[in-house]
Amino acid sequence: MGNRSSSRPTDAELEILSVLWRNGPSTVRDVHAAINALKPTGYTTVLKLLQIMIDKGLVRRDESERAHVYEARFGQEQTQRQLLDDLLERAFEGSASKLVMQALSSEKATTEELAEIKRLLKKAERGAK
Amino acid sequence: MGNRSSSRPTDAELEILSVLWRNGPSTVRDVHAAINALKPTGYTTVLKLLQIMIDKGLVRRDESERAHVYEARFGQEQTQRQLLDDLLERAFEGSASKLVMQALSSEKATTEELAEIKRLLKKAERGAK
DNA sequence: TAGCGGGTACGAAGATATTCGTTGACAGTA
DNA sequence: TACTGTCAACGAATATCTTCGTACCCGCTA
Repeated sequence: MGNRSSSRPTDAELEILSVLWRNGPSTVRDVHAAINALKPTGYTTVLKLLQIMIDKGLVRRDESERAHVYEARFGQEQTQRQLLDDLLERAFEGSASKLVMQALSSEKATTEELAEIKRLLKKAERGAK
Repeated sequence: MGNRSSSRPTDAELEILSVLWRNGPSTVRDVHAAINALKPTGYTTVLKLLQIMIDKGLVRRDESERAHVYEARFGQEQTQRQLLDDLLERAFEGSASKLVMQALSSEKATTEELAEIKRLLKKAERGAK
């Protein structure tokens, strides 16, 4: 029985997790269809990845049917937070404010998003006080 | 002459870049001392990494002295933004607000940081308007 | 029964990242 | 000159990630 280290998911693994989060529990066929639409990929490639992810504990599967059904083991938000904390540690010296600064100054933040963030910030302030 | 792809820096590379950002242009010996303090690492490991980073264009070096002096080619903020945009794309479906949300709700944001973020947010708002 | 469609498991090749030993160059000094 | 310390270059071993071919299994049907 496998039990590898619990580092962050790799790029390919994250793509698969995204599919599982978006579509819910899926067969290999389903996942492959979604992945393949973005980037031509062999069926067995996706299968192998999912098997490895079982080994790492990133996904669960239901084997009661012939076509196994895979499901993400950790929620999207939990994983996002893990990746964020990891990046924070590796590249931002643990400073969340520096990270947020960069995120805000990147072109990616729209005006609507800024408004949403403002709202969240007030909420966070009340919590942290 | 080397010229590899321009993907994001690897973990080991990022550690070295951090040292270069923190301490400025450094010899291999300097970088090794800093890295080794955190994690026992051979001198030639660091040297090899730096040579690879030259090849990838991540660092420059001055060879005029016997002990070459290495320097990060891109600034810390620029690299942080690149990593952030990359993570945004890979794990947050490009939504900066979701990312910031997670960053704020993580335990990593201290009260002081929240205040700083608030300040920045106002600044960003004025800019985005 | 033979063949087909659709499924899993497994091994292995190729790419990339990480680590370090060994070699050889050079400068200073005994 | 011979030895020592410091340095860069290189090759190679190892680990991990990614990709896929091949083998095999099971149920259906001609």
